Amino acid sequence: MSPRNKILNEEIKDARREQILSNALKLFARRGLAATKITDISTASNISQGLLYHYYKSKEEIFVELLHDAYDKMIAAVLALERLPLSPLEKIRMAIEKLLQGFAENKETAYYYLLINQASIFEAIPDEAKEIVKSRSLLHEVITRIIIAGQKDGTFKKYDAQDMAVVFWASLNGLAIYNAVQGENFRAPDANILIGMFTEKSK
Amino acid sequence: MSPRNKILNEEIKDARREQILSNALKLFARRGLAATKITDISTASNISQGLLYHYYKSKEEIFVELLHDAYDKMIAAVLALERLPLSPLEKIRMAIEKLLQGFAENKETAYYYLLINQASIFEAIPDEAKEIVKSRSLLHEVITRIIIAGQKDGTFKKYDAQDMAVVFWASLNGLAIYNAVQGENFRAPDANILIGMFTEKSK
DNA sequence: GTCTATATCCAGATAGAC
DNA sequence: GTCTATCTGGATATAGAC
Repeated sequence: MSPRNKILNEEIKDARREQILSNALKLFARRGLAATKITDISTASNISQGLLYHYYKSKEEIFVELLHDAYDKMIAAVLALERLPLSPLEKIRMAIEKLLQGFAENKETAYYYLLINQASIFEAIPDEAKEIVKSRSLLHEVITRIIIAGQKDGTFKKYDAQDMAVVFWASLNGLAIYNAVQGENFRAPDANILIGMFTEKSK
Repeated sequence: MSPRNKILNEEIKDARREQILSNALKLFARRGLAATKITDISTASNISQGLLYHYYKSKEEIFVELLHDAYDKMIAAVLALERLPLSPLEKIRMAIEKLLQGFAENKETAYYYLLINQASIFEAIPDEAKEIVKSRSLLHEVITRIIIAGQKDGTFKKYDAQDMAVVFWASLNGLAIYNAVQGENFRAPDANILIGMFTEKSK
């Protein structure tokens, strides 16, 4: 094969994988790993199911790759947030607003949340997925640090910072699910409601 | 068959159904409907899988019955709460505390939440289940009423009451999931954190 | 009412042709 | 790289014996 064609093939391959991943993400999110058939993914991607095995050796492998992506993106986003030259309160506000906005604008963010939820809740997922889920604690840690900073500078309430981080993530998680359920009807609630958990005065 | 034996058989039958339901609830919650095999349920219930078909004609039927139970209990609880001779703030506080406490003490409450979540999120569930989920709006309505009352008496913040109800349910839902994931390690966060969303002063 | 054995079906995975 | 055809396994559901 000519080098020219080789490069072309690589591009096709990458494009296909992208295509498969994107379709699988939506299917996994809305049907669950177990209920999503390999033919569902291939059909949605307009390829035969035989071909799918050329790119991934099982649907579990696809699931794990997507889960990796999900965590990579979330952790990167949260770490970037932490480094911004903003006050703790502004960081929290930005996290909430960006996320709610993301839910409303593109479904992908919410789908990733649903994926992570499945991986967290369900026992019947690949061991590798279970491992990834454990890195969840990193997300908690970053938010906890921001909260502690906000308590130090006097803007945040003085409840246990770990507890506050737990409630923070649980709430956003719950909203991601609510968004997924509502679909097109989703309207992001006022971010100030959530911020009220952190600060004494809401304005 | 003697009337005596007939009654006895009825009791056995009821006991069996209870047994099956209780085991299925846990399995559905932790594995999902699709990933739960009919033999998982029969094995957990110490009966042959053939016998299970004597009581239910499919696992979907079991799922739907459990979902019915879940909503019946939640709606009953919320309506009872609304009727209590308490201030809106006290009602909200009680709802949060009772629920967090329930999560920590018996798993059943949290399992029901997980079941409802599945039914809400996943497309691949029985039509009958989809119907039941629509009654979810009733839960929102009751809480919205309580919130409006709290705004009228001046104790609650004046954000859109619907939004506040959405965030309220989403947060509790997120905490239910968090509880399920944590299992034995779950420690209920301070209820005042959540209450801070509603009131200006936290004490 | 309860079990074991069996039939049916469908999803996952492979093989081989183009 | 892509498809169609096929094999295999496992889960659902039924039948029949006790």
